[in-house]
This record gives sequence, structure tokens and C-alpha cells, in this order.
Amino acid sequence: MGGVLLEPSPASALFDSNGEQQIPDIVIRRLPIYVRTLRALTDADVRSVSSEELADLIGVTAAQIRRDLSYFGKFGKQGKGYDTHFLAQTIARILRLDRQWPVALVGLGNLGRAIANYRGFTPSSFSIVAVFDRGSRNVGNCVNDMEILHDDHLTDTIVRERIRIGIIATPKSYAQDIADRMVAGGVEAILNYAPVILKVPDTVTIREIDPVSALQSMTYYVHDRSTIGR
Amino acid sequence: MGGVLLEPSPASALFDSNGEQQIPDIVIRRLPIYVRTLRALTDADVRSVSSEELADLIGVTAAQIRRDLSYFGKFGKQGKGYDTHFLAQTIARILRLDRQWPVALVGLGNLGRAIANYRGFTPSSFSIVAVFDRGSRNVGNCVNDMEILHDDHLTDTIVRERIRIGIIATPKSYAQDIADRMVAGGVEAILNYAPVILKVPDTVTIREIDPVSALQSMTYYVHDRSTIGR
DNA sequence: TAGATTGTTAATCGATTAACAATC
DNA sequence: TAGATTGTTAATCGATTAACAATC
Repeated sequence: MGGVLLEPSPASALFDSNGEQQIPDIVIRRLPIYVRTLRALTDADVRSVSSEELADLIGVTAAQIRRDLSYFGKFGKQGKGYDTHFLAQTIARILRLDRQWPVALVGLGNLGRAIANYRGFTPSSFSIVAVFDRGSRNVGNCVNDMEILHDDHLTDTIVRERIRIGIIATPKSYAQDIADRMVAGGVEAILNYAPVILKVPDTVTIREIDPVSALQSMTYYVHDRSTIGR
Repeated sequence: MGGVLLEPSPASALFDSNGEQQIPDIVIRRLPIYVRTLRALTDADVRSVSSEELADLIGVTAAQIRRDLSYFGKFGKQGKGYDTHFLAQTIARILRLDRQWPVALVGLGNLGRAIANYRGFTPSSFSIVAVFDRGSRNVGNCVNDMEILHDDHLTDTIVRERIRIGIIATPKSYAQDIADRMVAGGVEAILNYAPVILKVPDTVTIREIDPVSALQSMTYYVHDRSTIGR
């Protein structure tokens, strides 16, 4: 996972094998929230924001925001803060959101259909351009005006359409096979809704969407007064 | 977020205001994956597993698994490893998954309907027992055999049914209001699918499900060869 | 200018890992 | 017993925070 260096690097930074600065993944994962918040400010006609104000909105510290941004350059003005529109655009460019990314979706159960119909991807730089299912039950039907293809055609479609991003919404038993075929076609980023740990080459980035695990980790903290099941 | 101490505490550990050991949240968040993996082994009739084998399956280090478990006690046998069934049950108890938790779901668009119909919650200790929507469009209709209630009844239903866990699948503009009303009813854990940062008292745990941010952070790493939009 | 806020460094905090004595 | 693997400590690594000089 190589970093892109936009500014001359500080002498203290670490470098990867390409001589580029290694930016912590935890920083990269915060950037979309910065973009989203800055865009909300822009939409509300707020032109300028300080790291302190932005931090309050997001629920992090101002120091963290300034430090995160410093990996990429200097985007603010002392005494003034940041231009919301400029900073949103700048971070979006860093994340390569200044283009539209075609995405392949596999699995069209309840969840897959909800994903296929979701209106939030397109304005966020992603377009689902091909949808696949296993077996003939759904194949040939349409979802959100797209014909459902048999997953036999997954790899070749990914190659032909130059798709680099896949979404897996299949039952868990099929997920690894689908991941393998996505990777074979050139996918480098997978959003995985199936509750399994996918094994992929380390050139491929995976993010898990795992609501059950999220719930299961929260019950640890619930201050429960009932005696059901105890 | 207070920890539960199951074993006498090591002298070096940190304690919270109740004198209980503070277990890092990052550890708690890994436990569901341990449970899931151990249950898969049990289902496959694997009776025993070493930290090394478990680590390989999950994609973490064996040292991390042993250290995580050591916060709660001693569950293995030197030279032998862990009993899969026993360890799964033990961690499930730590996470309080040895009971069924009633859950309230708010928002019944495409996503909310997929959540309401999802078969994976019930075997994972959660039952959606009440579903709500805003406005009269959906109210009175059924989803997964549950009548959709008007969200005017959200707080009182949560109180009456002693619900401690909420799922928010509303448009982002309503999410904070719904969260406030969940908290007013006694909800202490919220799974939030809306792309907003919810402000809640620090007695309430929140987990975000944010597929757009997940995608937007992955594009940073995609080794793109095309020139579209550049 | 005076006040505000950035960008950056060093200090602190916390999490992961390596190592190994204990022990099954 | 010999071999394997745990549980735990100390060392290392990495991320966050506090502080402040630079500067708008």
C-alpha cells in the first residue's frame, strides 16, 4: 500500500521501498470523514473553518486533524483556518475521488439489492456498473436497470471494463471464491459484506462491513439491568 | 465503558473508577471475530486449536491472540492449545452473547428492509423486535412479519420493551434526532448506518457502518492505470 | 499591530510483538 | 520424559497529544 507524497517530505518521515512516504492507514481512513464534513460545511455556505471547529464536528482533536493534514502538505492559513471548499477538494484529490470509479457487485440477496439501489455511491465517486449472482434464479433479471449477469462472467467483465473495485454481498461460503476471481480480473480493492476473513495478495486492500461483529462488541458495554438468559 | 474482570487482575493493569480493569476497546472489537472463527472450527468438528492456528485463520499474530485472552483469564493448556467449544462459549459469555438482545430498527428504505429481513442477527444473539419509520408512507405495513410503527412511539416502545440496542438506517438528516430519542428511552448501544457523526452521552457506545467511507479510503491505494478524469 | 491559528516537534500514551519461563 | 504451546513480561513500535514558534 504505497503512499503518494504531494509535498517535499519532512526528514523524520519513514519511506517505503519506492522512496515514497508511508502514510499510516489509520490516517487514510479518517480522510473520507474530513471530506464529508467539509462538504457539509460548504453546502451550508461556511467558507472557512479552523481545525478546532472541524475537530468538534467530527469528534476528534484539533491536533490530530492538523497532524493528519501535515502528511500531505500545508493547506491552512495561520490565524484564519482552512478554506472549506479548497480543503474538501484537496483531500478528495488525495483520495482520488476526483473521478468516477466503476464497481462490480456480486450477490443479489436482500443486501445486494439494497446496495445496487443505494443512491449514495454515485455522488461519492463510485458507480456500480456490473452486478452478478450465482445460479440462474436471478440471472437475466434487472436490478436498478442493470441486467444481472452470471458470475461465470465475473473475471472477464472486470478485465473488459477495467474494474478495480469489487463489492462482495454473497453468502459467506462463496465469498472467498468470488474474491479470488475478482483479484484474477485485476480488482485491487474489495468491500466485503460477507462474514469471513478473505485471503488476498497484499497488493489488494480489503475493508470489512460487519454489522454483527459491531453489535457483538457493543453488548460488552451495555449496562444491562434485566436477568433474561442469566 | 467499564470492563468486566473475570480473573484476579495482574498488578500492572490499569483500573477504571469502579476499580475494574480497563480493557482496550480494540481488544473487545476483536473478540467477535475470535468467537466466529472458533464456532466455525467447532462446526467443522475441530476440537482443539493453538493460538498459532487461530491466528493464521484470522490474519493476526498468535501473540496478539494470547495477549488479548490474557485480559480475561487463562483458557488454554500448554502444549495443547485451546478447546474450541469452550473458548467460543467463554468469549461469548464475556461479550454477553449468552442471551438474546432485543433491538429496535429505525428507517425502512432499501437498507432498512434488508436489515429487517437479514437472517444473520438472530443466531448472533440479536432479535429485531420493533421497526419504525417516519411519516405515514410505510407505517402500518409489515416487514418480516413486524408491523412498522410510527417513530412517535420510538421512545415509549424502547422503555416498555426494555430495548438497549438500536439500529439507525434513516436518511442522515433524521439520524441525530432518532439517536436522541433512542438514548432517551434507555438505548446504550447504537449501530449507525447513516453517514453522520452522532453526538451521544459517553455512556452510549456507537459503531458506524460506513461503506462509502470504506470505499473512499481504499481508492487511495488503487494502482490505477487508466487516465479517466485525470 | 495584536490575536488567532497553523504546522511541526518532542513527549506521552497505548498497542503490538518478541521472547521465554512455566507447564501441560 | 521431550516436545509443544501457553501466559506474561519487557522491548518495540506506532499513534496521539501538548506545546509553541512561525506566521497570517
